[in-house]
Amino acid sequence: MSFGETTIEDVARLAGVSIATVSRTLHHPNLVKPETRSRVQIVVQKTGYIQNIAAQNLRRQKTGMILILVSNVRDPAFVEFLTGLEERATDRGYTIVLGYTGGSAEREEFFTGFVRQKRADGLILINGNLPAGLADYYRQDVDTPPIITIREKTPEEWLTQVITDDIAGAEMAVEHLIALGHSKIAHIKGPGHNILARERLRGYLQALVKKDLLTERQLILEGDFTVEAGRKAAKIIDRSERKPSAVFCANDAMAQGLISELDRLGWRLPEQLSIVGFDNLETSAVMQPALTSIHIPHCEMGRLAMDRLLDLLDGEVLAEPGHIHCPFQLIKRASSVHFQAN
Amino acid sequence: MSFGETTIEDVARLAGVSIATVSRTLHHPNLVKPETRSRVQIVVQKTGYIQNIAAQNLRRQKTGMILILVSNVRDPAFVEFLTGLEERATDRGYTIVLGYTGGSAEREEFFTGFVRQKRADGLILINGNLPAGLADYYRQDVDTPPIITIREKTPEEWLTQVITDDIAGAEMAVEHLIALGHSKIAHIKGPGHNILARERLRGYLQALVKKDLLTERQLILEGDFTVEAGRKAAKIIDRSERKPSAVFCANDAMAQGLISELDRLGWRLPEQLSIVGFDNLETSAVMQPALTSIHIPHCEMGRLAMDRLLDLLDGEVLAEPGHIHCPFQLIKRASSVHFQAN
DNA sequence: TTGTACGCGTTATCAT
DNA sequence: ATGATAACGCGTACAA
Repeated sequence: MSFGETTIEDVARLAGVSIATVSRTLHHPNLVKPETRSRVQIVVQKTGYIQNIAAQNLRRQKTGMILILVSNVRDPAFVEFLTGLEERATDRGYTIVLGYTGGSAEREEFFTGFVRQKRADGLILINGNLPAGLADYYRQDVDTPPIITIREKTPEEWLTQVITDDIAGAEMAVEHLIALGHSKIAHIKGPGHNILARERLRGYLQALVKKDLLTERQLILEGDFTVEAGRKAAKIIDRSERKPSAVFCANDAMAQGLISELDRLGWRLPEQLSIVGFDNLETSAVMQPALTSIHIPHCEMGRLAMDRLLDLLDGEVLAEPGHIHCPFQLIKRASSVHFQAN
Repeated sequence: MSFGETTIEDVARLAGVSIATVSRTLHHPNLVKPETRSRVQIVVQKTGYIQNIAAQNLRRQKTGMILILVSNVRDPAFVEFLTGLEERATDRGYTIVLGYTGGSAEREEFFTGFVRQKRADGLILINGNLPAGLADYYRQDVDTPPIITIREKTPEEWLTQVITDDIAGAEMAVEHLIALGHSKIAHIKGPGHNILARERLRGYLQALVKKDLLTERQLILEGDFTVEAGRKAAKIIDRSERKPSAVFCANDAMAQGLISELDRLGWRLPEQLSIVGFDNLETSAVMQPALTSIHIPHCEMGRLAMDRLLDLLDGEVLAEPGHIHCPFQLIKRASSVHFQAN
């Protein structure tokens, strides 16, 4: 039937009106006499007329696209962010275009161009820092597309960021262990260059200091957020003389490695060691024992970020500008239990 | 410096040429006298002129966008597909827009409209079937954007599909176990409605038939591709009287659940049970024992799909049209060993 | 080798 | 309530 090539002009001719009236019927129906309005609508129906987006974009000077710039799609949190981002974007009539840089300078360059060409109305930065080219652009130009960062705290303070308080989160995790009666609480760190890892370490230390437990020499192990790092830590703990009764891991992946390896080494968990992670990955709930963790509402963060961005685009005056803080939550599961002397 | 609002007309004026010459310098430099060409280029530099994509799109009748339609972003294979898709798309100057339906009819409708509006030049379908609206559209209309399906075999035979031979893959997995001396080989099935699950079951049966091992009553367990299903199967096997010496799992997730639960039940692996999975997830390599599996080159499949799609768009004549078959591969790891009588 | 001028399909302003 | 018409910014056929 339709050829997909009907233009507003065709509709106008067939309905015996001007193209202006057609456009009005479509966008401001109340300005059109009901009679003519329905005449137009019928023709639209019959012809299967569909507006040409490119022309609309040209006219309106916007694209209806939001660029999601991400440097690592393998990050388990990514798809969770994405779920929330997508949900709100689609609901509000925007579409997501994906910019995957993989940390490559060439790709960062490409997407910098993308933004400069205004091929997206706005920009969300997920993991990885703002590419140099983009930073330049935002510094030099006015009238740049709004940009919001999720999770990754960057030094660029002018950026609106959706964040959680990782210090407080880590503190809560450790306080939970202390409340269970533990006093020898080890920590497996994340990579030193990562700001989240540093904050979690800080929260761990703060919690100990508050209860005056830092006087005991606590075991602090190196790690890099990988499962393998958790395994390594397990071996060290297994050979250690002053064994901790609990461990706070800087993320769930390492906690999973820890559990798996200790299990292999014949430990009884959680009796011999209480474990708390951070992130609350989906897979953590099905571990043996199920992992106690700090839940970060990734999906909700995606929603918040997209909503704020679109509010900006839709020209709404912001109630409260600045960073958006997201609540975390302690999820208690089987891996953390009361201290039991051996 | 630049205001981001320089148009081709500004450049033309400043360079003392016509807009046609500016356009030519940008797209067909060889048609312009070197002297004027460089004059234009300098002005472009100075003004920071950037072409307006919307106008280009309108003129060229294309968008430079490829829609990835996916119903489940949590599928571990998704990000692997995505990596390959993104790589080739960006390399060839296209950008990916993400259509996440989550199986919701409303969203499918939305993206159907998206395609009809020709907001993307082409379409790649990842998991989930072709939405009804789109199927209608492709049936009725001519001049529809090209579409390619990855992995999910749909009944719509006119679709170009990037696939693997799951029957042969499963067969190879089971033959591997047979070659190791196993004769009692159990199978954990995927969900019955899933075509991939059915093919893997079929491959399993074929391999047994070939060696005349189907005469023995083999243990075939229900499953649904989840870790939990693997755990359940472990409990059944643990209680079973005629225990198999090997298991072929319809996917890695179930194999992981199986291993984890058997380990908890005190089994020694792989001595007491050889296990082979399917998919070769990243996490399978770090299991204890590391999981033998059929490797599906998801990333490569993404590349192939995108390349074929863009070939279509760029109007290249296809060497060989039709489905694209992808090679699988048996990855031997510690979880499968020679049969040992107890 | 370069310039003129039309068309891509809309939306919105101004008349009527 | 409706219709002309001017942008929106670009690419290219055609003329020079």
